Amino acid sequence: MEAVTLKDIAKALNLSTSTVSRALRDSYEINENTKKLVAEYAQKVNYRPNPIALSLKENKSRAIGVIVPEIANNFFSQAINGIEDEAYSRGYHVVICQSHESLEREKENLRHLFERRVDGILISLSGNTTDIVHILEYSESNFAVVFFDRVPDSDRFHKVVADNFLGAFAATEYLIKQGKKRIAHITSPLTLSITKERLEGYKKALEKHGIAVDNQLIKYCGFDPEEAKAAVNEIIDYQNPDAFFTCSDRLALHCYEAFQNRKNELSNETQFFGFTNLNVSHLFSPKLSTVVQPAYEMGTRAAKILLDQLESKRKVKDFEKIVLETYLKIS
Amino acid sequence: MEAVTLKDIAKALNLSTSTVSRALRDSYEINENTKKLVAEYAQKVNYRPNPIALSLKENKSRAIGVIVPEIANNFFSQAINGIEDEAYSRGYHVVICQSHESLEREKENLRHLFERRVDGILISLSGNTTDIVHILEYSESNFAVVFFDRVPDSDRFHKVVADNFLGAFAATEYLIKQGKKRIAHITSPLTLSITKERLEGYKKALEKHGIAVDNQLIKYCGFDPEEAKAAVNEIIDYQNPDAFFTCSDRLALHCYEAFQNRKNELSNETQFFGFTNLNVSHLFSPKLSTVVQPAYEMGTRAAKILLDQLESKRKVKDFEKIVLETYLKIS
DNA sequence: TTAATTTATGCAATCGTTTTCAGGTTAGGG
DNA sequence: CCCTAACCTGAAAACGATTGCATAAATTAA
Repeated sequence: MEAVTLKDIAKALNLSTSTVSRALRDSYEINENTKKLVAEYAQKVNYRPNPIALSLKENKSRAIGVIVPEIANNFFSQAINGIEDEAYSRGYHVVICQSHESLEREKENLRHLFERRVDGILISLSGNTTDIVHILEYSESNFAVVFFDRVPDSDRFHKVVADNFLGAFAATEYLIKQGKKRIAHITSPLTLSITKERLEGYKKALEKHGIAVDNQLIKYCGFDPEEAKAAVNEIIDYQNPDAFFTCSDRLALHCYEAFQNRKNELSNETQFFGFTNLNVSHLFSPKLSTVVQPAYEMGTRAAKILLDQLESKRKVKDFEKIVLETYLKIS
Repeated sequence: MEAVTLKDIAKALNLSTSTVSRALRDSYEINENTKKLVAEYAQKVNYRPNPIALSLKENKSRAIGVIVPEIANNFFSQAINGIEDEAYSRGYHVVICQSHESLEREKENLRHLFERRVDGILISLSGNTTDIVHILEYSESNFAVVFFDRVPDSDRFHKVVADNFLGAFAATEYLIKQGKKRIAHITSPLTLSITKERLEGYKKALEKHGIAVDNQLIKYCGFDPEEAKAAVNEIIDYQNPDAFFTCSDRLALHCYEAFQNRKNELSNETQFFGFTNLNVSHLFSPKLSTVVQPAYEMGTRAAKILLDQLESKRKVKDFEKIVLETYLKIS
């Protein structure tokens, strides 16, 4: 099972490496008999071109990088499944990095991937990333970047996102139609694109149904579990809401800890809605309905755009923004 | 931000590439002044050696492969975190593949990683893998393999596992001490190492406390959700147990679907135990206690063994089996 | 003075592949 | 019999880095 090289084949067949190389790539310059001979022998010894040598020659690695805040999160792991399926089917490697919601880690990941010469990256920004100068810096080389889910304002990049506005709007409207009037909204820091869009959906639904937006019912939480618990406690103390709408996998979980602590103060009628891809939300108590994002598809679409760009020769000038629909999963 | 090569530096400084190379590696042959000059210039232009060129030269990629059944599973994603931390800190890349519990996919992943010239792999076997000839084949090259969690019988490999026997024993004993007498055990196919060990722990605990093992209360389920549901239904029909002990993240979830369907036939006293790293088990209804494996540590330990082996020159002859302790998380 | 040694540097091969350029053979047309 | 075209094939350079060997200059020893 030692690796066979072109040179080995050439020696065995008494040809030059160039002839063997051409024969295998089915060049018109090579005699049919020679081609057949080479092809058969290569097959027999199970020849595989050395991808590292190819990378060196072509100055491409046929690997792409992915930077996400966390793997241990259903949304991101599903998105990664999509990315991998698309990439592998096109002969690319995928290198996954986690920023753990830290800008510093995000920068390190970026540097690491760049030095490793990945051909491009897919990234969903960390919760502490407020600008993207560290990314612009790299994208000036011929290093393709596609954003998904958590995207920057800049219109100099391709982006793939869920329809956060409509998802939040639909969830809020559902709660209103269930007769809820005091709907709390617990969400991520406003630096994230998804936060703003979901907040907008929440507000618009309230407005549409003539319910005043109460800023006391809206809380922005960072990534410390205690923040989420404090937010829940403050809201319950302020005015016991009849519904909670939490805006990420993570927040839903942290808030649930708090709900359990103050269980007896919550009415049985209180409803819970999340913006998550948790595949176990229907097993929770109290029940958790969710806005589900097409995570897998988001992954395949983002990967497809990146790979298409890598494989096209000309520089892209107009950048796409793809918006995918969400759906409600009522528990 | 274009990549600088040794040649660029050599040209700029009017030296040969060999001198530059040696200067950067602080060779004793090079004049101190020259070294300083080169080091400063390299720093200035932010020179980074091309890892692909190095790989080609050294016939190593400084990348390792990981094959797991699923990423979207808390146990595996935590293990991957451990693997990545260890690998990145030592300058290695990690390429993650999923077998999706299919032997075919596992073989494909293996071939893919091998062709991509990863230096070694970490693998947790798919649920449909009954022998490891496909792995032996590769390990004959100088291609290091370390197993974790789901390991084969062979003693020709390094392995890192949880103490499945003791974990299952402790969980079963806990249930018995809670007064449970009819404890159902729903588990994976017997082909998996973890299945046998956990089953053994379950049986030994029953024996110790003088409870007869009832084979009707033991079910082996493949990876189709319907199998798990059928198993639950059969057990309830046969004899309503006072406790269920399910043996994986996946099975716990599938079984819960069935529990919810037959909720009113189950007593409030029925207890549920899983062998899982679900980080949300305490939010479930009915409550789910779990045997938790040190997934992160399993990842770091396995990666450490693999990398140590890769970096040591001599062939390893005696293979380690590391067994890590589990703990109970009671909900 | 000459030979030997040290010091500092460069040349060239190597890893595996592709590709440009050039060379050689054969056949056919004049 | 010569010229050209068509058809095959091989040598060599290139990608970026490392390293054994050669070489030049400078220093020391005899």
